[in-house]
Amino acid sequence: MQDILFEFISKYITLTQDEKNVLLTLDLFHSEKKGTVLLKEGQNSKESYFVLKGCIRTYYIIDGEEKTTAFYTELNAFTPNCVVNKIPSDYFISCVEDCILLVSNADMGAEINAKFPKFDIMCRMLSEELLAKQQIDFDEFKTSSPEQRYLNLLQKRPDLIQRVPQHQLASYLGIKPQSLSRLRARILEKKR
Amino acid sequence: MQDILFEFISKYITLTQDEKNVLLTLDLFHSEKKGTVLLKEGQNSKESYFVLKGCIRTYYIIDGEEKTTAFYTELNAFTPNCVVNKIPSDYFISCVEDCILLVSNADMGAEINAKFPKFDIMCRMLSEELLAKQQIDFDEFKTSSPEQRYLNLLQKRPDLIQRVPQHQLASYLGIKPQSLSRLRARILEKKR
DNA sequence: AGTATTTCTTAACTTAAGTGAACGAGTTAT
DNA sequence: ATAACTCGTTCACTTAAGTTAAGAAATACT
Repeated sequence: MQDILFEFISKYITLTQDEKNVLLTLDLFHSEKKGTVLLKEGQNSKESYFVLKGCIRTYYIIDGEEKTTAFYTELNAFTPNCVVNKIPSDYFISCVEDCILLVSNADMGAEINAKFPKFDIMCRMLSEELLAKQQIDFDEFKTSSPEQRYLNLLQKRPDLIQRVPQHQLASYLGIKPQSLSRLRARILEKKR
Repeated sequence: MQDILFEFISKYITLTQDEKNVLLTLDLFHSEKKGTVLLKEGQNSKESYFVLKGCIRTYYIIDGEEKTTAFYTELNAFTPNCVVNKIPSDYFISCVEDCILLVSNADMGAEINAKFPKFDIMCRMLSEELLAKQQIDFDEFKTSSPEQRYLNLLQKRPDLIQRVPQHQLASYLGIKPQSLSRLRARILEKKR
């Protein structure tokens, strides 16, 4: 697991063995069971997540209905909005599968960043990269129909369609579960 | 204009007079006419923008149709995807109105950041903030209908509805201009 | 001023998503 | 083992968005 983390980090910065050791003393690795809720609406969390194994999702509960807006899988990093802006969370985070997560606290993060400016640099690179990536995702979402979005997802993250329940996928695509069912049937019909 | 810039920066970092002077020697301020295209699809730009006055938009041309995905107005900062990832741009950027922009080159930016670590810190704060903000925008888009999106926009950026052509607003909301017209008529009908 | 062009709206029709309900398959709980 | 739940699918019906076309209103052009 540690190797996976260090390999990921090495894409951004080069760590000495000392620096790696410091990281490992921090006890960042957490195992979580499928269904575990990591963050609830209204909470003021300071935790950021990095998925080493498994899948977590963010979702709102609007009029009693779950609306899933994001999935984070292997090597995805995610800092909830409430951590950045120091406000209560609008959404929930839970584990879609059994997970191994790297969980870092904002206070601790600040400490590390102060000690190792390298980390600060990596964080900046990461958030710039994520911002650009998310802009593209948002653009694609805006410029395409639910059917196109589904086909696009099939291309880009085919694993999601296997490992995630349909009704969660549906709201991720901005539609109702019944519409996703119908849409899938329509696509199969066309292929024949 | 400079005051506006320095006031914005002061929300993140504190600049000395010397540092302000260095900034001013860089000739960052540009005036652009309405309709000017700042970036074309396929180009490899290195320019980031900060809107001091006016409004710029990003748009794709898909099957000969413009699809507007974002508007940047006063005090909005924007670094195109192609700058971050060093790839040709997928989209266009043009001025919706006459604009006064702060245009900074990536190479130049790197130089400044190296000389003044403060800037680096500000850039990181900005991109983290923007990432969090955009995540919320994306979530709202996914979890709401075109009509709700329009009403939401009316609340959050009422100026846009005045200053931007309807057909550009429509694709920004993920629908066709005709649907936006109809939707507006529907809302008026309900109010009566 | 007058013409051309773009922009916005309206309408009729088509297509797809939302809604409410029902059903079967699979899972969990007791 | 049975009951209770969840999940995915299907159906009939409603509602809203896409499409095509036409015309009015505003803007730009010369």
